Amino acid sequence: MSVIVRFAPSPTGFLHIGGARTALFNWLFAKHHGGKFRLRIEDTDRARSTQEAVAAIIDGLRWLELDWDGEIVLQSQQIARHVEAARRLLAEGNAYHCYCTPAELEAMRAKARAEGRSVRYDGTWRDRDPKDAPPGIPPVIRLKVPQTGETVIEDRVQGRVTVANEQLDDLIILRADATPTYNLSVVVDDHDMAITHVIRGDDHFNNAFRQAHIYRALGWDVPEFAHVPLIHGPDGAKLSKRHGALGVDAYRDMGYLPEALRNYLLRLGWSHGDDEIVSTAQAIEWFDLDAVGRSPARFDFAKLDNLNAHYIRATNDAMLATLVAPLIETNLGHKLGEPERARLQTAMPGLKARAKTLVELAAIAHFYVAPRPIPIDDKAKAVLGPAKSLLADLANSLGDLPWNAASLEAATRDFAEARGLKLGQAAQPLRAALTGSTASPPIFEVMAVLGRSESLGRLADASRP
RNA sequence: GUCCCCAUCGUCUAGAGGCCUAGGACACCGCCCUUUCACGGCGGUAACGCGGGUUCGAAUCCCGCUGGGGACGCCA
Repeated sequence: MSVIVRFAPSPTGFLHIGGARTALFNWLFAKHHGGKFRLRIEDTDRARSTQEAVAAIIDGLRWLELDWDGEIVLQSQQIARHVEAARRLLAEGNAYHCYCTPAELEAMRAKARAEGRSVRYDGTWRDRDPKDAPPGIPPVIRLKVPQTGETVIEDRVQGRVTVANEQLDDLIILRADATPTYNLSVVVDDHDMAITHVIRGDDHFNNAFRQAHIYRALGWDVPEFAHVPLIHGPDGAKLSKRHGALGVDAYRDMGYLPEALRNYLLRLGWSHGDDEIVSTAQAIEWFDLDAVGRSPARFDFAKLDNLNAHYIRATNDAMLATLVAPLIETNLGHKLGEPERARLQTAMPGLKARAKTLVELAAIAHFYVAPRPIPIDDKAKAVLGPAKSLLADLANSLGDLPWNAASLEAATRDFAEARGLKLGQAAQPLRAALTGSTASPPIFEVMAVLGRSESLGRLADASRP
């Protein structure tokens, strides 16, 4: 039997980080087993589903490079199938009409809660004669769930979990307006799509028991379940917008690379010995459900940063320049010319070890392509203040040199030595003048990248009294 | 409240009875490298929640407690 899995988000918001990990695990599982990874949009809640959210989810998956197989299934278009299943369940005696009103149900719940019992439907209409049906109330259809015995789920992540059937109630499968509910739709769609493994967030675990009964009532095989622990915020509470429950687009905007986010998400709840940096190819080779942990993990930006820095260093210079150029252009307020773009790429080797995100990379690369006179920060101004004449002299002695890092450094060392200065005492003013900062890539490398005329121009700007 | 799940350094985790005076990674702190800042290298601080069992032996198995999480919708 070949593996078919699916990612089934509801389009009520962006693709958040938890959903992204669920998608990643499904994708990896499919790739590992040579199976299919399908995408299904659970848009049956017409009031909350939006087209923008669908677009955001698709966008997020594309950015993460998690490609799906086949057409996207829109759950809303399968409703006829769901209703048909509900009718069949009703006809076969596995479901029944319930005429309780929402208000009555609410009272039922309140009472149960007050008495310390578990909150569930009491089966009022389960065996009641349909002739008792009150007039004018459109009924819902409820599934007849066994009231005794127990239900067992052999979960691929959580293990064997047993629940007493008396804890389960007769769930609604078709609403009073004749639309199907989530649990029914999921079962019918997963069956129709021949899904073999349902890999999803642990918040769905309770649904697995209900869904198992729907499968059985319909006479269908129950797929394998794998409920992945949720991701928590740094404080251990459920991930909220305040923490990291941002859309993946927000991570892109913060300057994270998709491969870094994938690697981070992969290690959140899954491990392969001591391996930390795991390429996608290795992940496909190694990933399986039995190595997924059972406890929730906290989201940690520091580790994501570290991974992102690693992947930035591993990305080639041309690609980095391409990724960073638009960010710099935004900061600058104008497009970069061809010489600036080329300079940016040439500068990359010295830049990429110094940034954790693309946003940081853009910030530290800014001086390379900023038009003269470049902005000078306060610390750099403090360095330049007393060094203007020194800089002018230094610029003079460098002017006719072959313009490469080695000769510039040698000449600057000679210059410093002749004046009884340490190299740093000459190099820091140079840095301040050329980069506008007190921290930068090696200054002679900077000069080489900048070129003779740009460098001398900046030195002239800075040494002007 | 009821049901279900979880529990190793601050965080992510390795660990599937002796290999554990508990390993790795991030973060943090030193030192080295060095013209600055990074990168890199070396070293350090830091954990088996508590209490009972089982066993010659428990981080690993069992029970209880505590703590955390999830679910209890005519939402998905």
